[in-house]
Amino acid sequence: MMKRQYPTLAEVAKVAGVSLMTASRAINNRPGVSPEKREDILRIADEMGYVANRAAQKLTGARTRIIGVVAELHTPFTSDLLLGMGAVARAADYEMLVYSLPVCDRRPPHSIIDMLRQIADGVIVILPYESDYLESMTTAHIPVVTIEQGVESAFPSVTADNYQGGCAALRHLIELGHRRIAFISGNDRLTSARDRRRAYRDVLAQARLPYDPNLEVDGDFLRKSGFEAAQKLLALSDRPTAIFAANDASAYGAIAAIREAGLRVPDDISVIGFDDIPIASQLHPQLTTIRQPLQQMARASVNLLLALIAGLDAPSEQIVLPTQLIVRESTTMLKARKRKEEGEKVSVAR
Amino acid sequence: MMKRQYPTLAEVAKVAGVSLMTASRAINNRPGVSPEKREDILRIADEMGYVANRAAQKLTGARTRIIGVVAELHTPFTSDLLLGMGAVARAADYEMLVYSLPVCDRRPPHSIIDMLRQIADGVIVILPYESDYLESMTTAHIPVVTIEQGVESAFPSVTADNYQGGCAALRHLIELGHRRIAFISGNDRLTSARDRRRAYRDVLAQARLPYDPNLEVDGDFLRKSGFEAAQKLLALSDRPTAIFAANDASAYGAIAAIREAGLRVPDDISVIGFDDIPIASQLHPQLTTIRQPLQQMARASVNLLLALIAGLDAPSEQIVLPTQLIVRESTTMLKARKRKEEGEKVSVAR
DNA sequence: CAGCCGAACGTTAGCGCTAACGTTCTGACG
DNA sequence: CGTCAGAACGTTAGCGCTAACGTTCGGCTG
Repeated sequence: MMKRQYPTLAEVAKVAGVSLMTASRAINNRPGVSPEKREDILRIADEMGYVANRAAQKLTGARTRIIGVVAELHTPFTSDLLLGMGAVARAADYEMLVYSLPVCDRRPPHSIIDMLRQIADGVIVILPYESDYLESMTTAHIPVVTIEQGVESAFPSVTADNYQGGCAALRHLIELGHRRIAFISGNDRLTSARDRRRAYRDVLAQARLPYDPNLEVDGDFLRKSGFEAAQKLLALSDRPTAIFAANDASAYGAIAAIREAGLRVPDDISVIGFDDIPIASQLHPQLTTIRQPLQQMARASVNLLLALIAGLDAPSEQIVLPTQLIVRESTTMLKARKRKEEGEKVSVAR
Repeated sequence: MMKRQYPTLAEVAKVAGVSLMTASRAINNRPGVSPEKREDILRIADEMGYVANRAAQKLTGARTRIIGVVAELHTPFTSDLLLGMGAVARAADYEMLVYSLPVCDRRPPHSIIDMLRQIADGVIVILPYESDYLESMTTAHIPVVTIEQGVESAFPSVTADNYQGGCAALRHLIELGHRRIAFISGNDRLTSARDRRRAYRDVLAQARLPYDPNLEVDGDFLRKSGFEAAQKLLALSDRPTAIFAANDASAYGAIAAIREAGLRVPDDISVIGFDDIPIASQLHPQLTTIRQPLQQMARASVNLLLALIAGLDAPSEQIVLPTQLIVRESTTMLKARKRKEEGEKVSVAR
């Protein structure tokens, strides 16, 4: 069934009246063919609907001009990243194929890289998790670039500066006069979550603000966890005037809880998120947040991979791209009255 | 660079002290090998870290146990569909590779299928758009299944019953006593959008309710368009008591506009969406909507493709899967007073 | 005008695998 | 005890392509 109907290079060559190698050279734009013959061959190949067989190309060790991507499709932004990466790849005359990693798959992606190795010229792994097993595949024998890995990645990697972003978020709140600032964390399995938490604590310390464990509530990046975390925070006798949520989804969860408690955002409590998801600029209130440099990450990762494929032995680079504070409606100056109260409390706390 | 280090079948065979074909048979679980030898070979292959080269397999015309998927990653649900499809494929010992189609790509996916054909055993195309060019590739010489295509698809296809879902949505509103029901459409380039619009008109006619062009506002499935459409509807002298939005995103947009106008959902206006996006059960108000049978679609499409790959010449099937009405908070009975008013108006209109 | 160089081609081998045949050997049966 | 089926293997020929090395031939040099 499904008999072959696509012509092979040999058939094209025969019709063009040249040898197989001449045809190969013409089609791959390599020297050693006279201009007229080259044009002839290309025309005939086109007429015959010739499509180079990438499986055969790969088998001979040549490039397939395909890059493989391993990603968890359900992670926020993954699709944005992929779209960006696809565009960059296509601009370089590469195609991109994505392997959708099942959520929380315990199977080492080793076997997936093994598969992609046979098809693609290089692989980009988008794994928000710090994966020990990734290290076990340094012998992949194919260029690999990771996105969002921990800094200790064994491969060249591209990542957003979560720490810097977290710092910017907290400083923004502090500049607005807030002193009692809560943090709703993300899933600490993720490097990004840990970096944001670290930023919270560090900036707090830098600003000589007291660290109150009650203000640091565990979440998991989901809306619901933000909601529940905020409920806990609101139940405190001495509740925060601002909340830094580790991502936008949990920020919106927190906002929902705050409103349900009869309070207003940002008048009673300021909320800042992280990510700048698309609806952050649409939902009310528009969310103040930290924007991830997705386009730059896409561009950088693909370009880095293409460089590796081209044989440029790029030193095991770690590209860290800056994030950006986007101020919208969900944060505001701490009211003078409140600030005074807070100020007193803080001094007492010291 | 990147010297080969993965063993080939020949190397495994040599170590096992058998011929290449015997090793091939053992590894592919084919008859003609004694049980002891088979076990031996498998053990050795495992020890040596043997990974079958799919490019070589494909070249000989054998199966690669890979299915290709062409999808627009940004279309809502695509990632859910892909996740489901991946799970089904993996259960059948198949891997899945996704080609992310650029949004609004004018380039015929012909070339993409040509590429996937060299890698995969079959292809699933998720295209919400009715694509004329798809027809031009009936000569793909590889099994193809489409999802969400128009019924006139040249390939076996799997689709949600958008028409039936739209009917259910409208009947729900009518049963709640609503008579003046508006429709916010989706992008009519999409088959699904057209089917939902058709359902709106048909059920209106069936219920002998008057059709008012003013109540049918064009949208494009985005939140913003729902917002603007609702504003238009609210500006009508005789505004609707219920709105059927062609998808959840625009339903939430409409709700935002209604609230901004100082009205409440569902007390003043009922709103029903379509899709049952994840946050529909989380955002306030929880949205009454029509759930798409994503898991079933994933399962059906993969199984259909696998059947085609297995050579079962499934008659060019069109599998249409039923949707499900999910009643939540955003719709409610028309108030008795209002119903009376509306009833009068309707009789006058006749 | 011999010699030689390089552009324009052609030929060969092989990438890793499988289908399709050979070959060998065991054992059952008349 | 010959024979013959069939299981258990081995051998050969590609799949479509490219790297590496031949071959041919026009033209330039001394």
